[in-house]
Amino acid sequence: MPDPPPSLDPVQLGAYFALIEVTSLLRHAVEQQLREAGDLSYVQFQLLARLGDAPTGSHRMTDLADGVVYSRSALTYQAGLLEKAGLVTRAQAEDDERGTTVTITDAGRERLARVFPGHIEIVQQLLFEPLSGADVKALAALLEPVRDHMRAIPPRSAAPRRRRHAS
Amino acid sequence: MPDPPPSLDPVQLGAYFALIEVTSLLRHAVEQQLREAGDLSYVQFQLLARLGDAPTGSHRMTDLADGVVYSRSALTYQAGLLEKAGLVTRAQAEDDERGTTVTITDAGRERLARVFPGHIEIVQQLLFEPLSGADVKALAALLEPVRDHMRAIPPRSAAPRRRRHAS
DNA sequence: TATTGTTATACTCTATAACTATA
DNA sequence: TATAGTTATAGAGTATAACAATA
Repeated sequence: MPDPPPSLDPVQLGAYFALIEVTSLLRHAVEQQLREAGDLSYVQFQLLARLGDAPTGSHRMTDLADGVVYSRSALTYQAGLLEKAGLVTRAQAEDDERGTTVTITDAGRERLARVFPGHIEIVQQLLFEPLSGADVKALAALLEPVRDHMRAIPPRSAAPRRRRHAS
Repeated sequence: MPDPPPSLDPVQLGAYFALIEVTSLLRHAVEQQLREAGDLSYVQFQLLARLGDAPTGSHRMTDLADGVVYSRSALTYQAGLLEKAGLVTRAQAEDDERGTTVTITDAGRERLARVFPGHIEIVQQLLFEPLSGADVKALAALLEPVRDHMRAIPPRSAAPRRRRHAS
């Protein structure tokens, strides 16, 4: 067998294209709402939401970076913006002197609260309106395993031929 | 009823988050592959693919812009890059003196062909590997109506609190 | 030595508004 | 007037590599 089949069947193509377009349109609408309602980019919202979800309201930089897929420097940049806006604080981690702990502030939670209703409204209208309860369940059941698979398979270097540190 | 319910149930949240993360990871992997294999951004690939699909290999600028959601100027920028790289040509439309027709070149088709196998391989491995044939069918059946709904509902101005049809 | 995080830098991409030309 | 497309501009965001400090 010559490795993986070099094509997608029509059904796969349909699913793939629909997935791409649905997410693209949804993302676009959400970004607009977040910007208008709370002057937040999507990434900033994700960071705030992640902090807001945490029991302590805090995360290490590395944890945040892992969750958002970005480079460290991109996270530093965004954390800097959020800090300047008073939505988070940064402090040295207690257990590891190298680390930085990011914590959401009251203003951050407030901002999150201000933005959330509109966010949910859009997701509800755009994504879920045409789906029945059973549909939503089915969608989650389909996508959650895919997500787990994606998280597991490529540690972060889904590169076909990359190899680091050849020392 | 106070308009739309201000929350998502746990199943909806699961579906929403999985959708976002799956697409984000997939997109990231695909972008990397396109860049490495053919020095193309995702947008550029989309444009080329759209032109390659067209019977004539051509599209009007406006048609391309509509499909890629972007602003006109962003499209002009990308078309300029593709033209500079010799992957497309731009010429005045025949029927409408205002219009510009973009056409994919042989080099453009070649580039597309060079990039496609790796693209498909990634989608196959990341998205479809954990899904059965029936799953894929179900996924398409769920997402395609959502896509149609999204295309139809908000003409492009999903304003946060505007209520349309107040007539 | 490896890891955490920051900084400097360069680059890509996008949107807005002003502008030209045609319908 | 409205539409098609371009241009100028300005801003947001990202990645890379070099760096400092701690493990």
